Amino acid sequence: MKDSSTEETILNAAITIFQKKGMAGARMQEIADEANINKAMLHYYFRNKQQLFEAVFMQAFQKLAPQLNLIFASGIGVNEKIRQFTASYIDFILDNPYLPNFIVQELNNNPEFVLKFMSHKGKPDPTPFLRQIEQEINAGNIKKIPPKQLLLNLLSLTIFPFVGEIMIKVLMGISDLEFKRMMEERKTLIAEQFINSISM
Amino acid sequence: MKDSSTEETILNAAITIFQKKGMAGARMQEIADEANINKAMLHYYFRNKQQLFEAVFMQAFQKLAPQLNLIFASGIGVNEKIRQFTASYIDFILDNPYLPNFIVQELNNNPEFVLKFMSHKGKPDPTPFLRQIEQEINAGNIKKIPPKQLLLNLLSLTIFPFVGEIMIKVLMGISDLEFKRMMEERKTLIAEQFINSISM
DNA sequence: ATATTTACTAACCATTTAGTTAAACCATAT
DNA sequence: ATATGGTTTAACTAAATGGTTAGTAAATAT
Repeated sequence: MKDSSTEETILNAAITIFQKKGMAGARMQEIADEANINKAMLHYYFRNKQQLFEAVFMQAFQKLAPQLNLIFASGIGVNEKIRQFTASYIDFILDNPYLPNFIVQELNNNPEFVLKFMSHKGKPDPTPFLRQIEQEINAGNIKKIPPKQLLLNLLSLTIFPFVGEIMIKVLMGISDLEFKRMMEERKTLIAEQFINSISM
Repeated sequence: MKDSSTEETILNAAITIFQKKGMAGARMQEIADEANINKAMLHYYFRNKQQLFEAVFMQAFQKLAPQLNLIFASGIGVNEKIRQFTASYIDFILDNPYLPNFIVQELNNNPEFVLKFMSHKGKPDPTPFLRQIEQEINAGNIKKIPPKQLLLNLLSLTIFPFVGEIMIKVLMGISDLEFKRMMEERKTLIAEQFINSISM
């Protein structure tokens, strides 16, 4: 409680509450309670709710961006890249289970803010990856699929299970533990199947 | 204003606002304004915000459920089923673009309510489909993949693009129109690729 | 005709909530 | 010890918001 700075304590509490309730659903008092501090401290360190939220969102986004660049950056072969990306992304989300949901949710509720925010901060650029796919297609190494569709498939297979976690658990009638087991299984399963589906 | 019943007018307004803002972000006054009625009418027809929300959520869910049963119900071959499901699901969402987001979001913010709700109303049951997959695997018609993973892949490829629409558009730098074109393209593309990836 | 129910409105109430203020606390420098 | 300045608290305010109420007009039943 005193080992970390108050500002950090607040930020962590805000992350917890914002991720669970979203910007609109989160209460400043609840964040203060979570941080075991007085509500006025929130305003002392982060002028208002919006700024506190932006700090949380920025941190979340900046944590996620490098993860995406892992697949966008070039230099390594497509197959190996897919293997690395899926495994490391799933690992990353298992450690930060709130991130995809939080970002998708606020992206939908607050597109204007997020877009402005995105143009300030650098957003990951998929063009190198798309170009790489195109080259592999032309070289006859992988099947002829629109590169953007291929990327979308890859993102879908990796990200959706976490965004829809609750829906999936309810629908399939599986426990928390079973879900985690499936995600572990996916770390290798997705890549192999995906590679297999695009190989000639 | 009088062509449709007031209750229906309210419900439609509530759908519009709740889908855009979510339960927490929606204001009763805003819903009343959208419906061009007095705020008290909302309470007259639907006792309180929670009940109005539940009516909206139930309607949304009951619209989506039959769509899922399209793939869960048995009787037709796996490949044809996949083709039918992906195409009709994408068509369905293009007509109801708010649905997946709304459901996923509220599922995350309100799990207790949704779970209670789900057990009351019948949720789609995937077991027939899972069993069908198992049989096809045993018969040597499709590759050996855990059936639940296969189902999860299928749902991911169809649903995620809509849940993450804004993120995808921003990330890939594509317009509304281009996004819609890609979704049209996906109606056949997903199925063929998916079938190809599981065929022996 | 009269009573009763239904649909509706304007004004109001109670509570919640973001944000403010003024005073206290506490470490460090003088 | 005392002043200084950053940090923290309790108490407060103003606005927003969900919900209520008293009353009205029109439709429906008696």
